[in-house]
Amino acid sequence: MKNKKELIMKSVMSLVKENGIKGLTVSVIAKHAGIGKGTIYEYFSCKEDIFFAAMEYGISSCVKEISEKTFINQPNYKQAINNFINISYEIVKSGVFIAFTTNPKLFTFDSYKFDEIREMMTKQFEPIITVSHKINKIGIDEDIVKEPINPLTHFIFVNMILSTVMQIVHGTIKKGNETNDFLYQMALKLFN
Amino acid sequence: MKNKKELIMKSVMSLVKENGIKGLTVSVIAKHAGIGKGTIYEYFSCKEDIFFAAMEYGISSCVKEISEKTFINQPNYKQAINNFINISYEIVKSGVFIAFTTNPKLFTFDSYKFDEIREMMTKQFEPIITVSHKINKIGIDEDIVKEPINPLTHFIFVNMILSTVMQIVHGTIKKGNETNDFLYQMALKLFN
Amino acid sequence: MKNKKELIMKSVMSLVKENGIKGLTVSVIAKHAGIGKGTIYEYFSCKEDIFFAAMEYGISSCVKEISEKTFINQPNYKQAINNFINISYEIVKSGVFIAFTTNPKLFTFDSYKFDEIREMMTKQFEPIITVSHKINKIGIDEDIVKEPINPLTHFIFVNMILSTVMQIVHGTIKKGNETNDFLYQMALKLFN
Amino acid sequence: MKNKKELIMKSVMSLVKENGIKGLTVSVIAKHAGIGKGTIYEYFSCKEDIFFAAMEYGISSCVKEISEKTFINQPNYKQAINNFINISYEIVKSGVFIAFTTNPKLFTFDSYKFDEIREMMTKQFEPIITVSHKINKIGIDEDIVKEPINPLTHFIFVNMILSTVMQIVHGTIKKGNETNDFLYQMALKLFN
DNA sequence: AATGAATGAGCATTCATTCAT
DNA sequence: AATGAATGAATGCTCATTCAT
Repeated sequence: MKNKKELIMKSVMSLVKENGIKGLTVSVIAKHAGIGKGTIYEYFSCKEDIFFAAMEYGISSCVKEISEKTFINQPNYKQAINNFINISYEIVKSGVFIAFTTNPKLFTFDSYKFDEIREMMTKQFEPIITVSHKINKIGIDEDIVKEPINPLTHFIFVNMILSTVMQIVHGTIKKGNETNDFLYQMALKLFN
Repeated sequence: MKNKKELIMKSVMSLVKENGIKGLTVSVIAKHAGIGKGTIYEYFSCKEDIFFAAMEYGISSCVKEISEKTFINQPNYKQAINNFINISYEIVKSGVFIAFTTNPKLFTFDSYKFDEIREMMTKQFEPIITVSHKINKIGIDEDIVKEPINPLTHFIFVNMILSTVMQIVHGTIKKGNETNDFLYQMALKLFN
Repeated sequence: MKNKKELIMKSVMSLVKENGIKGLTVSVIAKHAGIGKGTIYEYFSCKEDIFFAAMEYGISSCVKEISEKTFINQPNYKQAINNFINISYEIVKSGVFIAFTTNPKLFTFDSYKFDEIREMMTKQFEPIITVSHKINKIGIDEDIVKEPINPLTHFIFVNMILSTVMQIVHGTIKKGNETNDFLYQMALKLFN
Repeated sequence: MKNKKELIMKSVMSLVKENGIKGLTVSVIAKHAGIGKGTIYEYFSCKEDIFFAAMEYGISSCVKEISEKTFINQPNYKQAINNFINISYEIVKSGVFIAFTTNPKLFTFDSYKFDEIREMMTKQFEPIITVSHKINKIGIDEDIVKEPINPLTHFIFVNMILSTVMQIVHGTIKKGNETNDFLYQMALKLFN
C-alpha cells in the first residue's frame, strides 16, 4: 500500500518536527502511526531507509507547496517574491526544513553514503530553482528583469530568500514588510 | 589541561571529517586521541558535551582561519573576495563545516535544546560577518562600494559566498575564475 | 506474562543462594533464566527493581511455606513449635533468608529508600507473627499457655526461633532435639 | 600510621550511616577523610578490605560502648537491663548496626567468603554475650535470677533486646518505660 | 498482511586501581 | 609518604530487527 508507506513517512516528519531526530525510535514511529512495529518493516528494510525516505518526502512536499502557492492568483513580480518569502516562512516555521548547505556528515546515516544524501537533497531542491525561473519570467515580462540571466543567479537568489527566511524564523532577522522589501530590492540588483 | 581537552576535540573533528558522526563512539575517540576512555570523562561530562564542544571549536577554528587569511598581503577588493572564496573552499573541502542554515533538529543532540545549538552557531559565525565588513571597507576605500550598507546585505553576501563554495565542493558548481568573477560581480551589485 | 516475571525472580533467588548478590549481573540473570537480556527489561524497569521484587517474592515464599507447613497434620503445641523450627531450618539452610534485624543500609539499593526496603520486609514478615498466634492458640487450647498475651511476646518468640535457627544453620548452635526442647521450654516461659 | 587507618574506617562508618553502602566509592571516602585516593591504598589493599575492616571496626566500637556504658554507676539488675536497652537504642539510632541475623550473601563482598564475614560478626558480637553474663551475675547476686543458666539463654536474651531495639528505632515498637518494663519481665522469665 | 514479544549486539558511563611525580 | 591524573574492564540499558502467530 502506498498509503501506509506515506503514513509512516508523515509520522516521522511530524515527530522530527516536534522533538528532533534524537531518540526517535521505530517503536515511537509505529505508535504514532498507529500500526505495529513489524508492519514498518514490510515497507522499509531498515530504520535508515525510513529516515531517508521521510526526508526526501518531507523536502519534496515543502518544495511542492512552495512551487504551487507562490504563483496563486497570478502575482506580479513583487507579489511573487513576497509570496515566495511568506510561504517559505510558513513552511520553515512549521518545523523540518533542510537548506542547501546542510552538512550530511552530521546526520545519523551510515547505510547511505554522504553523497547519496546530498544528491537526494540537491535533486529534491531543483523545483525551487524552477520557482526562481518562473518568478523572473514574470519580471522579464514586466520589463523589470533583464535577460540573459546567469543560471547561478537563480541559485543565489533562492539561497538568499531561504537563508533569510530561516533567520527570520530563528528570530535573528525581523519579520515584516521592511525585510521583504529589502529582499525585493536585492532581487532587482541580482537580476539586473 | 586545556591541552587534553583540545586534543579530544581535534580528534572528534578529524573523525567526523573522515566518516561522519554516525558510529563515532567514545571508544573510537579515545583510541584516536591516544588516551583512555575514562580520561575523556575527566574533561567532558557526557558524549554530547564532547560533540557540542567539538562543533563549537571546529566552527570557531574555521571562522578564525577565514577571518585571518582573507586579509593576508593587503588585498584589494577583488582580491579580498577571491581570498574569501578560496580559503572558504579549502576549509569546506577539508571536511566539517556547517553553514548558517543547518537544521539543529537533525543533529544527534538531546541534552542541548535546539535553540542552544543554533545560538552557539550564530555566535560562532559572527566573525564572518565582520569579514564582510572589512572586505567592503576596502571596497569603500576604493570607491567601488557605496555607503551606507544595510546590515542585512552582509549576511546575504556571506551566505552567497559560503553556499556557493559548498556547491563547488560538492561538484554542483564549477570551480574556477569564472565562478569567482561571477561572485565578484554579484557582490558589486549587492553593495551598490 | 506473570509467568516470565516469576521466572526472573526465581532465577535471582537461585543465583543469590549460590553465590550471593555480588557480581550478579543482568546478563547472568538472563542466561540463568534462559531468556534474553532485553526481555528482562520488558518486565522490570531497572536492575534494582528486579532485586527488590525478587527479595519480596523470596521472603514471601519462605514465609508462606513456613505458615503452611507448620500446621500440617494438626500438631499439638510442642509439635507445632518443632515444626516451626524444623521448617525454618530447611528454608534458612536452603539459602536466601533475611531476618527482621537486617540493616537495609548495607544493601545495594539506591532507587529504593531504606525505609521502603524495611517496610517491605516488615510487611512480608507479618504472616510469621500470625504463625505465632496460631501456635499459641493451640497452647491455649491445651491449657499450656495463659491468656492474655502481650503482642510483643509474639514478636520476641518468632525472633527467638528464627535467630536461633540461623545460628544452627551457621553451625554456631547445635542442631538437635536438645536445642528444640530448650526453645520449647523458653516458649513456655515467654507465654506464661 | 594506625591513626590514618582508623581515620579511613571512621569515614566509611560515617558515610554508610548517612547514605548507605551503595555508591560509596573510594574517591568519596578519600574526600571525606581529607586524604588522597592513593593514600588509602597504602593502608588497604582493596576496596573490600576497607569495608570489611570498617565493618569490623564499627561493630567492635558499638559493642565496646554497650559493654562499658551498661555498667556505669553500678546498676542493679533492672537498671542494668534498662541501660542495655537505652544505650543500644542510641547506637542503633545513630546509624550502622548489624544484628546477628543479617545475611552475608546480601553484602557486596566477593573477595571474602560469606563464612569469613559471618565469623567476623560472630566474633565481634561475643562481648555482647558477656554483657548478658554480667547483667545476670547482678541478678544472681540479687537473688532474682537462678543458676544454672543454659548458655543459649544469653544468646536469646541479647537477641531479644537488640531486635526489639531495632524495631523501636524503626518505629514499629513504641519507645518508653512500658516496653522497657516488658523486656525486664521477659528477662525474668527467661532466666528463671 | 499485520503484529509485538523476544532478542542481543552495541554503547555510554563508572570507578577500583595504578604509578609517575 | 602522599597524591590524583590516567586507565580500561566491567556493566546496565537501549533499540533495531526478527519471527511465530
